[in-house]
Amino acid sequence: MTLPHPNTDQISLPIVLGVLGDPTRLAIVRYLASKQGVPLNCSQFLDFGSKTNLSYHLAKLREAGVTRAEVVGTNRMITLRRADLDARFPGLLDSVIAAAGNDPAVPAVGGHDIEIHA
Amino acid sequence: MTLPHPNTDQISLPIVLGVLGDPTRLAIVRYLASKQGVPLNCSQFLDFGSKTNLSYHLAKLREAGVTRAEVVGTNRMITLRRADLDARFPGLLDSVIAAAGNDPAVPAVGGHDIEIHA
DNA sequence: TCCTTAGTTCAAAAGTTATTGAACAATTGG
DNA sequence: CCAATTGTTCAATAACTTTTGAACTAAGGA
Repeated sequence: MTLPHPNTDQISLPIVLGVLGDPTRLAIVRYLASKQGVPLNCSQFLDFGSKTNLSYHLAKLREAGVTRAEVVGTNRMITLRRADLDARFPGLLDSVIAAAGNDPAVPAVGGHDIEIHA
Repeated sequence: MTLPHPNTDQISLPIVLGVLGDPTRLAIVRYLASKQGVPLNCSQFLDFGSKTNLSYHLAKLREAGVTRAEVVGTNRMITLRRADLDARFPGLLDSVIAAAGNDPAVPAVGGHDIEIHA
């Protein structure tokens, strides 16, 4: 079971920007970035919305090429596609993440320590 | 007659990203950037849409704080708020503009030389 | 004053996005 | 096998966005 992801060269700027133009998704990206590449499962984003709603937003991020989701047991382990985004749009992700830290419109949440159920 | 613009500190990241997440508006920003700060009036964007439609998109850009519109006679002279955006979100605009140049999803158009009717 | 040019506003239509709860599938552990 | 956990899918709804043409305002020039 693998989920569909765009190739690096299929990642589109307007789509990425549109997807990041939502406070919930920006908060998810900010949170992923704060975890330095450690994969997170969906439940760790529950502060940002309901389970159904997160499923929707995480799918948008994945389909845009912003995140990668790997299936591990019943979990989807989610990471930022940092290297791919940097290759495609150099500097963009870094400046967005830095900007998100400066903007009260982007929700921030402290880290949870949740056990993964693999 | 002056038009409403947000102050620099009122510019919101999700709103800016959302507004830039549209191919027409991204093309407008790209075109403004290519003109190196020279103010353009609305008619110079007619390749990107109809007059009414441009009025809509240019208002979105202005309200988000991405552009500034100054009334000169019957014209609205439009510039990118480069310095303000750089102060608020360092590096963001530059990486977006650079990325737009690399992405076929963002329409590009060669320059017109239109007389301004002031 | 009258005409032209520049751009806005309005209302309608069409399309898209976000959010919800209920039902579902898949995996793991007992 | 059974129950719990993780996450998706579906349908409904509400809200927002984009696009259009017609009507409009405001300024400038003849």
